[in-house]
Formats: sequence, structure tokens, C-alpha cells
Amino acid sequence: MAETKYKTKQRDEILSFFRENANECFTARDVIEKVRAGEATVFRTLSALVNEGVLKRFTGDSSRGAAAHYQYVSCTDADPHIHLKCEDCGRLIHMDCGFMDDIVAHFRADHGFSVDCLKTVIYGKCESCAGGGVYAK
Amino acid sequence: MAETKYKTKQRDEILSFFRENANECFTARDVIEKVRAGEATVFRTLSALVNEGVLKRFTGDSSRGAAAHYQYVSCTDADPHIHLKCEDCGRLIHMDCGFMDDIVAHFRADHGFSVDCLKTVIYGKCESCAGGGVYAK
DNA sequence: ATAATTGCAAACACTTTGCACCTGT
DNA sequence: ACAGGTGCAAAGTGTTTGCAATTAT
Repeated sequence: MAETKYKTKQRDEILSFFRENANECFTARDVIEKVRAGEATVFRTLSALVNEGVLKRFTGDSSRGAAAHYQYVSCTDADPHIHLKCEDCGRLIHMDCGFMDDIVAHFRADHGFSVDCLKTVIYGKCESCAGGGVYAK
Repeated sequence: MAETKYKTKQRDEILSFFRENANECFTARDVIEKVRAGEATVFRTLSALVNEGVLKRFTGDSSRGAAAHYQYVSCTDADPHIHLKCEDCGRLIHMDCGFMDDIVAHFRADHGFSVDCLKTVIYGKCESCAGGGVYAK
């Protein structure tokens, strides 16, 4: 879209919100509820920020309620990380540990495949949801 | 959803369509247009087939017109493995190698996370698309 | 017979857009 | 003053759901 020229308080609020929660992701709806800005403005600002590289957008989960999630990008392509998504509680875990580099390296070396960390989401069950029963549905 | 009990001709047509085009993916709309089955039936059957592990569902692309894509998947629960999906050519690579067990083990040990191999898809670029820059579309 | 599946249409969730009004510079 | 931003509500997609009619077993 258009370049950002003015500094408005809506934009500031949205930006602050993401900066203050830099390691969580939110849907547009989350933002609409927490920030004093209209629906359209939030969507428009979110898109703008993604274009500017300030936020990262990744598409919602597989089946239900597929809403895009946005996250502040303190980590760019320089320090990417994969996300783990719990199918039960919906929790999104950020995999910051070094093992990820091994994974990426393996895919490249043995499969000739360059992983797109920003788009990839690994599904499964998080500790608390898997914990109880073996095949906890 | 409910378990599949009856063998209907709509389901058969959808299944055949995917089997006959096993290495391509289609949106629900594609299927609706090519098969004699109603909209709702197509969506319902698609979901069922995904749950059964017969089809794989890929979330539409990041920003605009995000429609899910579905693709036939020949393998089942017996021998789980992760799939790599090329964002350029759409190729689906089956990761059969042993390193996958290491990955799964790591997620469990260090992140308390049980990976769901059937639902997980790793996005990126395959050898030919990432490599020489040959735009094999 | 009877339970599952179909199809239509209406309902939904998420996102975009048209347009008049407000705001930052 | 004026380009750019905002908000409302309406329009779009893509997908799901309620329910009566249909079909497989």
C-alpha cells in the first residue's frame, strides 16, 4: 500500500502494543480489542507494518478459525525461528534454541530443501495438553 | 467429525479426482467445479479426508486470497513422516530419513512438545526451485 | 428401516473497500 | 490547505452449519 507519512496515535498504539509484547503473536481481532482503533484501520496498519518489515504475518492454523497472526519482528531473517503450535490449547511456542539450525542444515544438506521458517508451523501437543493422557484428543 | 460409514458417489468422485492428480494440489473451489458434488459436500468431504490422512491441507498463501489447497497423500499413519512443501513448484517431498526421529525427539525432550507428523508441513524451496534459479513452475 | 450423507441457503469469520470526515504537517 | 489517515458500514472471500430430502446399508 501507500508509504507511511503521518504519525498518528492509532498507529502509535498498535506499534507500542506489538513492541511491548514482542514475543507473542496476535490476530487482528486481538489488536482491535486491545487498542483504540477501528477495524479497518487495524487491518490497514497491520498490512502496512508487514510491508515495512516491522511485523511478520503468518497464516492461521489448518482447519478452524484461520486468522492470520502478527508478531513484532525483533528477529528478522537474520535470526529466524520456527513456531510450534498446540492443536489443543492453541498455544504458540517460539523455538529459539540452536537445534533449529541443525534441522535447517539437515534439510538443506540431505534434502536440498531450504526451510522457510516464517511460514512453517509445526503442529502437535504442548507439554500441558499432551501431559495428561497418551492420546489426549 | 463423524466417521465415514457410507460409500457415496460424491465421495468416490472426489477421491478419484485427487488420486488421478496425486501430485497437484487444488482448492475446494477447483474440486467443486470439476466434480459433481455440492459446495458443502465438497468442504465436508475434504475435511474428512484430511482427518483420515488421505489428503493434506496446505494453508493458502500469506496475504491475499488465501484459499486452502488440498493434495492427495499416499502414505498413512503406519509410517509417519514429515512433509516438505515447495512454495514455488508445489512439490511435496516425503521425509523418510531417520533424522526425523531426532527432530521429534528433540521437540519432546527440550520443548515438551509432541509433533503431529500428519498435520505438520514444512514450507520452503526445493532443490530445483531454490538452486540454480531455474524457475521450474 | 434407519442412520449417514447430500444440497441448498443462510450464517460465519476474516479481511478489504468506498466514501465522507478528521488530523498531522 | 491538503495529502494522508480514520471509521463506519457495506461488500467480498472462503468455509461452516441447520435442516429437510435423499441414499447406502
